[in-house]
Amino acid sequence: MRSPHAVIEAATPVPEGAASVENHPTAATTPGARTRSQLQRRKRIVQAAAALASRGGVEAMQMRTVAERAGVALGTLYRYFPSKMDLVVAVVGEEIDLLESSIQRRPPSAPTASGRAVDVLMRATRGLMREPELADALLRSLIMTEVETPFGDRMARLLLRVAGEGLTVELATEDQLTLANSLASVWVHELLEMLRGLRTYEQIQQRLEIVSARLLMDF
Amino acid sequence: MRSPHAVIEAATPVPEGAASVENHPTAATTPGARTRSQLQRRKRIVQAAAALASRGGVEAMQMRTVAERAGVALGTLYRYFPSKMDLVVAVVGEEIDLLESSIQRRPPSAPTASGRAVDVLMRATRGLMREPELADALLRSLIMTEVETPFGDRMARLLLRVAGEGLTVELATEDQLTLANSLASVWVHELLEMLRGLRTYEQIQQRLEIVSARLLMDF
DNA sequence: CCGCAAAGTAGAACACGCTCTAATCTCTGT
DNA sequence: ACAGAGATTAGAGCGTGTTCTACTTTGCGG
Repeated sequence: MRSPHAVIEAATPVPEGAASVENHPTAATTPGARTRSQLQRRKRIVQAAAALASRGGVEAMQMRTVAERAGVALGTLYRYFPSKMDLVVAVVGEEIDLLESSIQRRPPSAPTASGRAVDVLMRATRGLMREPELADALLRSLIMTEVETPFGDRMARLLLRVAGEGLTVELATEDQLTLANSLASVWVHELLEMLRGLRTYEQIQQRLEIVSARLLMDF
Repeated sequence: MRSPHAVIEAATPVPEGAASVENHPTAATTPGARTRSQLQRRKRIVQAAAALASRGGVEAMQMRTVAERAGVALGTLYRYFPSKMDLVVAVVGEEIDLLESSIQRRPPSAPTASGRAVDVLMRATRGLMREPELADALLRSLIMTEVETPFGDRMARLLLRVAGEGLTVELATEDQLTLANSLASVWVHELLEMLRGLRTYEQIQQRLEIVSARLLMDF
């Protein structure tokens, strides 16, 4: 039932490990752990990609350019990231890691669950908007992608975590997950609107407060 | 032209805005109405595009093919729609027209505002899913596009209209608009998940009910 | 009817994601 | 130490969105 083109698949000479974005020579979680040099190569690629994307957006992040800049051949780039989208997803992954560790360092302190959630979202917003080109590129690409992306889910879990302080996500009900997920998708939508120049920070915050207050009412 | 799908059809020659800088024959908010033959040409193009997209998705809707099928030169096609995205937006516009008139013919009858909203959204969902390829294509494209698209807004207004029955949209508060808008964006998100094979109708309905109940609580 | 600007046409050409090939380099196991 | 497997490379090549060029047709004011 899925769309005709399975992004990952055509080129997977690797005896694949579990799913996830990374079943290629990619990093961790893969049983067939790869060599150090491969990990470094991968990192160099992602960095080059991020650097290019951060000024000029996806357009500037051309596969040939990324390859050149990372000092690998085009073929190798495609070996690590079978499509541009996979590369984008990887870049986004790093961004989220960043956000998560920032949250951990300095957790939101608002008194209500809703308030804490908005806090986190606004922090993420500001983080992303530091590189609007990149943010735009990444968001759009993510939404577009057929690649399985844990994005929404990761965000929802993060929200749940800060909403019910200390609440381990495992204890969350199905409904709670749904609500957190929805809040995340509203946020993404607002981000996109912002990137289109249709929202200011204040507006986003205001709108998120309205929505969050209702969605996370009884957390 | 055999058109196996009446995807678009009764379409009123309503102007829909694909805001663009230039003054293409694109009937954007058509004040400077064009000649009949131009309108027809435009319509033929959109129809050809819709027909192609409805089986095979955007991929099948190649500009060369659309042009050929509409019986115009590629240059002409680009004259009417400066980018593929603009064409997609036009096709989506027709779809929404269709939905709106369907709502008018048979308005939702649930007792609560939230129920009526879910009703409308599920009806739209089923409508879209009749042509999953097309839906997928259109949704993704819409989210991607830089082209100003009245999509979310139109949907929000539609929701407001059915939520507060008879409530003229003009009377809606800012907050209400925000909430309706958010509901629409959650819906879009769910649609995308469905297209990825991660949701069934039942799940979507269920989730929308949960979210809608909160967002439209006091309508 | 004329002239001319706008609209349309056919098709070449370009850009960029992606694929493929053939050769070389780098591990790893014995 | 060496053979074989796999990784890497340079670069050509393809498909499709988009642009460009050179030409023809259309419609309209005088």
